[in-house]
Amino acid sequence: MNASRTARERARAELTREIKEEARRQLRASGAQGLSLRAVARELGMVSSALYRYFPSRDRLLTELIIDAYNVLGDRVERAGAADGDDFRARWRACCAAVREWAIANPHEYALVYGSPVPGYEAPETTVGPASRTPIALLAVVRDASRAGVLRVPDDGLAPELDAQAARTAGLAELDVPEPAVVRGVIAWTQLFGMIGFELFGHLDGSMDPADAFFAHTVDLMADFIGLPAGPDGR
Amino acid sequence: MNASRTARERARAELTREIKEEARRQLRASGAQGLSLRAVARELGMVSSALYRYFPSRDRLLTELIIDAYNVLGDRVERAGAADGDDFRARWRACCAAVREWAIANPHEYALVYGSPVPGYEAPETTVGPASRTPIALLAVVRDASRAGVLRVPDDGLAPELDAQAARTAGLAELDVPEPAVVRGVIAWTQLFGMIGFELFGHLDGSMDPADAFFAHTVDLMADFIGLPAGPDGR
DNA sequence: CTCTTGGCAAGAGCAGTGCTCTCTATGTTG
DNA sequence: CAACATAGAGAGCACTGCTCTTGCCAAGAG
Repeated sequence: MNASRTARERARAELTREIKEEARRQLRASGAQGLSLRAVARELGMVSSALYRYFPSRDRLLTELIIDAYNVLGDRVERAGAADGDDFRARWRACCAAVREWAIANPHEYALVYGSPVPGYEAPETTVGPASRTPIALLAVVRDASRAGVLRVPDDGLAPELDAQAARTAGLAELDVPEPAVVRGVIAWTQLFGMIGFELFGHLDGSMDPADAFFAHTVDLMADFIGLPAGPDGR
Repeated sequence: MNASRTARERARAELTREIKEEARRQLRASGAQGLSLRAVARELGMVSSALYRYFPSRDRLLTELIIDAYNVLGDRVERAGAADGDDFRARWRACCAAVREWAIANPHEYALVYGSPVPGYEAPETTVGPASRTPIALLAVVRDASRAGVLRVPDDGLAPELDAQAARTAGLAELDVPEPAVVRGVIAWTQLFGMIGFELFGHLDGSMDPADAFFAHTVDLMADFIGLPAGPDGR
């Protein structure tokens, strides 16, 4: 990448970045619903129609923010999962905690990517890569435990269709892991996001709220569920 | 209830009902975002300002729809859980299937109640009753299995804080069930909705999609997880 | 060093939104 | 019947996403 493009191109790149920054600010402040192109333009001292030189529609701007959110979360979870090389339970805990911490710190961005899809908005192909980074990072813990020979593989019988889907999923994540373990990993993945979504959207109010203890306990039970061994401290 | 109120009152009740019906129709067609007071009014042959005689704001209309959705789902799950008196696993399966079927049949209503909350919208107290019917119906299966003495109670150690929360939750649902079983029930609840939400919002595309086999398998594993006995057919 | 091209911002405008206010017609009640 | 409460209509406000036209100005071509 040569940074010495023409003045026009540099200005364009700069402004594109600034628009996204301001949009993210508004998103964080008031959610996807509250993201207004006119308000973004106003804040940047330009007129709304000028924004359309940079983003063809509000949905495309949102798509950019969605991709960024997926990537930020993916980054965090990947980094969390990379530490503690052979303590697989600690890695699992760290990944789950990374997801929750990001979600709590950025509830509107969480809602944007994992909440209800925006009206008539169809996620383009470009989001699936960034979106799969997090589940892949979670399943990587299972894979590494399996490779290390310490994964307690469940003997669940799978229907042929489900077995095929598990094999396909394993292929995506380059998992050399028995299908039943893959399925349990996916279940734990849905559990994790179900729990975090419920916490964030208030469905746990009155029962498991605040959810810290519940979360920690559940993460460990899910580690058992997918067959991860206890950590070196025996827990 | 005397049905012979004044003509005005009957007309008012009638119109209130029609407004909600039309609103629900638009909600189903195009989601909460696409619900427009003006469009509802137009469809009913009245002017938008007239709607404000019946609902003080769009949010209040949405609240009504939310409560209705919770109640419809609660109804279905309660009825599903009432059948098959002593086959607790079958009851569990029926409850879970009821949730999923309703969700798939009414994705926009599902998104309205379990997806991202609408911007700045704060769920009023009146929603919590209807909202808790579904989790209570799910936990009732656990309770009945426990009362019948067939619940395999887990020996999970709970942190004091979590134990207290579990006891409080049990109180809400009038559950005479050991705290660890309550916690596992709540976990299964979050798993169920996490899985259904992921299926509905497309996060399972490319892995466990179509999700029928995955769903059935997961529901059974979760039944194991909460300690329900196998059904009379041994599975 | 001109001249043409093309990217760019601005402004006006369209069709729509939630919501408020005023005014008039009509049903209800003392 | 008269007094009152209520329902609907209409105009209007401040906003939205988006389109189209106009004019400016930098960049490359001859």
